[in-house]
Amino acid sequence: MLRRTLKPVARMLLRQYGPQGWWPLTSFIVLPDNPGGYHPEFVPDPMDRSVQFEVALGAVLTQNITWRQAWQAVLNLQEAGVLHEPARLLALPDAALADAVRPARFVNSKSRYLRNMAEFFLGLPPQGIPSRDDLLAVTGIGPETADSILLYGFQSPEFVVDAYTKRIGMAAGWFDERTGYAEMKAFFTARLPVDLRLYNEVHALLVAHGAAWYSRQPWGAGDPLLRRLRRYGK
DNA sequence: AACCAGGACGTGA
DNA sequence: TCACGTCATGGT
Repeated sequence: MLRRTLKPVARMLLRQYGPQGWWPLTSFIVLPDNPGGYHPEFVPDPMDRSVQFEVALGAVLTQNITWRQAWQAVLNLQEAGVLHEPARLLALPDAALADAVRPARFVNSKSRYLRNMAEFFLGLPPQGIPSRDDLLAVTGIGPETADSILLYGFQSPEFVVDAYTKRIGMAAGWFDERTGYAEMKAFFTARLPVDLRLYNEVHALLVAHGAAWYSRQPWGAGDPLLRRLRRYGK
């Protein structure tokens, strides 16, 4: 039978980990043990281009890497004065961009992706909000990155699925190895009301839970919430 | 000292 | 479509 909502799961995770305050932004106080800052109550202006661009760059930088490393690269870009201005990023010499990106691994690929992102933002009409397909057409933006940019940058309710979410879902019996991105996204959107703050928080909480119990194999071993997660399948 | 991060691309079947 | 190799840093 279909359980219509995953809200109890959201509440359970929220009780465990507290509000996560994503997306980390340079415009908020950065605490030493809290890379990227923390703003659980704050929702950025959906039309703020500098927030959109910063989130978009961070979303690429964090691909297959810890946020700690991505954040160092974000700070490097800020130091270079290119974090909020696509045109300035494009004007930055290759070597300087590479040095900024280096902590985020895959230097050459990601440097190119960041330039692609800058060109994309320069091509946006004033006040324009890109579609998901527009974003996916940019080399360097895949499904998760596109949804992250839309959700956290443009405040548009797109649920984000990541590797931890898949591992948790597999352990809970929701998914198997072959379950694709779209199918996992549909699993959540079918069980949650379309709500920006909820999408935002649930994804961030799943990452927190994933990092705690699903980073090293065997995935999910000792997960104290697993028995309750299993109740919310099919 | 292996192991593994908040993935995506290019290629070949 | 799908599986698989590649990309090439830094913390634990």
